[in-house]
Parts: sequence; structure tokens; C-alpha cells
Amino acid sequence: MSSDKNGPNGKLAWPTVQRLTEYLIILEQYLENNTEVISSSELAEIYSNTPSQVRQDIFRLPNTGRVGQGYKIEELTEAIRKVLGINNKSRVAIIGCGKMGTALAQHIPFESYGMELTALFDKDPNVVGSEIDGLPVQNVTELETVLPVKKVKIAGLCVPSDAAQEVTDRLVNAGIKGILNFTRKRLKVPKRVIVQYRQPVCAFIQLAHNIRNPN
Amino acid sequence: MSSDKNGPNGKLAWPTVQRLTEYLIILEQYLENNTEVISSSELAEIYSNTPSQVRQDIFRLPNTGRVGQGYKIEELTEAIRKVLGINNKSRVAIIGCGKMGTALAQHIPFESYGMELTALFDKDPNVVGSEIDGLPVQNVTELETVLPVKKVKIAGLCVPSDAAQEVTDRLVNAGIKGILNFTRKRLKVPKRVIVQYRQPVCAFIQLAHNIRNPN
DNA sequence: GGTATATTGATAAAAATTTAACAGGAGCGG
DNA sequence: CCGCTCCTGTTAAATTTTTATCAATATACC
Repeated sequence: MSSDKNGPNGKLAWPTVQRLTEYLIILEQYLENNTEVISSSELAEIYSNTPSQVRQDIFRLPNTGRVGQGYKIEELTEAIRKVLGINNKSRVAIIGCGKMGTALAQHIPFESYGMELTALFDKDPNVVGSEIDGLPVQNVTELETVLPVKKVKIAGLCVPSDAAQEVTDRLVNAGIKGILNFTRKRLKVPKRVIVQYRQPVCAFIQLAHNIRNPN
Repeated sequence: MSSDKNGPNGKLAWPTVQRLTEYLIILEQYLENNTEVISSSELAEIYSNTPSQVRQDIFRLPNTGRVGQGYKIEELTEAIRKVLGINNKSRVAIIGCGKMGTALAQHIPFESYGMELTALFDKDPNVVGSEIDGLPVQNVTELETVLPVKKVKIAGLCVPSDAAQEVTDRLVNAGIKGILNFTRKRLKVPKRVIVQYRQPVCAFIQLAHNIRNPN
């Protein structure tokens, strides 16, 4: 019966997905330090939540824990990678190779998480033709021809806010499935396309607010 | 009687704070386009939530809506800025002026949201001494001397992950109140210091997951 | 002026999420 | 082997968050 402890449809709750992702990053770093076992309370301490919540999150996935012992980190990371679906390789493109786009292209270890950075685009003729870590920057005008061929499904949008909607329309045409939007613009897309917003300015505003309104 | 419709302690719920921040960004763009009025259902359409949730969020702040009409955007933005506390100027520093740090320094309109980008730091001697938009990059070794003098309370942490904890310890010493952490490391800080995590890699992983597991 | 329409503010209900509680297995020391 | 401690898996309770509902009111139009 394929262990369906998960929600009605076996889907993980969104807050759980968010935390599992971060647990994964944490656990991998502990693995690198040759730590082999971790308990829910240790992980909670690191993540700043409660042991109960950690166990609840992990509960949804195939049992990896040993009562009285904690979790074997290697098994746990593998289990998390599996529920998150990190394996089915998906191809990524970065649109806009200014400082932000370049930072993402250079620093995110896509390969380690089932993704492959496959294409880079920019509008500026001075940038087009250059390479970032061996990957050439192509002209945005080639979006529609390149993305479908390379079967790119995910785009990181780092263009100036003014260009955001126009580029988005073209991404949608090119068959993109999800957009990670670092611009300040809300994007209009058909329902089948997923947009996630990561506006750094919001993060700063919220942090400032939290500082003024502590627990 | 100071309109305390808010929670027991008058504090906004965290999900509400997050949404209000994004509403603000949206509304300001509509203002720029000379739109003067907006209804909860229009805003919900843009934000991709429900009119009910929009009204619930706005409910917590001094009434700005006109029954049957919608909200005057100018009043609404002002009200949101007020509850979020965007006014009490707070000073910000960016630590690590690689691609990511530079992108933040250049593109975030801190001044528009009650913040002032006051200091930049880097470790690399080739970078130290240069300027980003007129602000000089100082040596990280000067952290402890500069930050307290300039009363910087918020830090954007964009150093390589390996250096994250070390730099954090120094930030804490320098009296920082909140850290926006773009590195992959979890940070150990005393309880009085707030850390918010913005790991781009997590955003990509989560988006990939959401694409594979649509609603 | 009267009526239809639109939309808020507010409350109540429903759903989702977090926290608490605890039985029971695993190891350890004596 | 017994008793003590630790810590998971699981269920139940509490809390938070979201959604639904609706009375009240402003406007527009006839």
C-alpha cells in the first residue's frame, strides 16, 4: 500500500516542503563533517523549531529513524531527496546575466539537486557571447528557439523589472513550467505556469519589521 | 482607543506581514501608473490569493476602504507602511561584495523603505577601496569598529558559506540586530539576534518540486 | 426617489498547521 | 537481567490561518 501516511492525495504540505528542503541542506553539511547520526532535537536546535515539528515533517516519509538513537543522516538525506523528487533531472535557464543572474549561475550547485543549468540569456550585446563558468550567454531574442530544443522547464528571472512581463510572455511561449522571479514585478501567466517570488527588498523590509516587533 | 483589532498583543501574524509587504510593492507600482483605487478582488487577482484573505489582512490596519468602492491606493500604501513600521530609519550593511552582495547593494531601493545602506565590506584587497554607487567597500576587519559607530542594525550576509559563521560572530559583537543570510550555512547567534534565511538554492529545489507536484 | 450593483468590515466556520503527549523499543550500566 | 534513559513514531489536542458568509452602505442609473 505504498505507505500513504501523507495527506489525502499523498502530497506534502507546503510548509513541510519548505522545511525539508532546508533540513536537507543542513544534513548534507553534517555529513561532510562526518557526523553520522542526528536526533530530532538536535536538528530542531539547528533549524530553530521544535523536535515535535521535525518528527512530524519526517513522519511523512519512509521511516528512517531508530527509536532511542536518532536518524542516520545518510538515510535521512536520501529519503528527503526522494520525496522532494530530486532526481528527475530538470533543466534550468537564467534570464538576465547582470550581477544577480551571474551570482545565481555561479554559486548555485544545481547539479547536486537534480537540476542542470542549461542556458543563459541577456539582452546586452556586450554580455552576449561571453561565458559564465563555461556556459555561453545567448541573446534573449533566441529564447523561443533555444528553450524548447533544450527542454528547459525552469527559469530564474533576473532581468530589470521593466522587462519582466515581456520576457515572461516569451518564456511562457517557450514552454517554461516554472519561473523563479527575482524582479519586483508581479507576473501574469497562464494557470499551468508556476511563479515563485523572491524579492530581496521584501526580505529586508520584513527583517526590519521583525527587529522592531520581537516575539 | 488606538484601534486594537490586532492579535492579543496587537502584533501582526507573520503570514500577514509577508503578504502586506508584497501588497505594498504591488500597490506602489499601480500608483506609478496613476491608478487611484483598487478593490480587494483586484488585488487578490494580482497576488493570486482570495479577496477574503486580502480583506482579512487589511482589516488589521486602520480602515482605509470605502464600502462599495474599494481602497484608495495612496491611503492603503500609507497604512501598510505604517503598520510595517517603514519610517523608523534603520541602517543596513552588506557583508561580502561579490556578485550577490553587489547586486543587492545596487538594486534594492533601501531609501524607499525606511532603510539606509550605510556600509559595505569585503575581504578581498582588490575589492576593498572600490566603490559601489558611491559607497566605499571597507575591509571586513573593520567590521567591529565601523558598525557600532554608524549604528548599523541590519546586515545582508553574502560572503562565501565557509566564512559565514565567523563573520556572523563578528557581526553579533558589533551589535547587529538582524541578519539576512544568503549563504547556505545555518548560523549560531544569541537569541536576541534575528536571522532570516534566503537560500536561492532552496527556492529552485522547491520550485522544481512544485512543478512535479501541481495542485 | 427607488432599485440594482458593488464592495467593505466583521464575524463565524472550516481547514491547515503546530504543539503536546505518550507508548514502546533500543541501548547502557550495574 | 533489571531498571533507567533516550528518542522515535503516532495520535490527539491546541492553535493559527484561511475561507465563507452576510449585513450594511455607497454609488449609479432610471
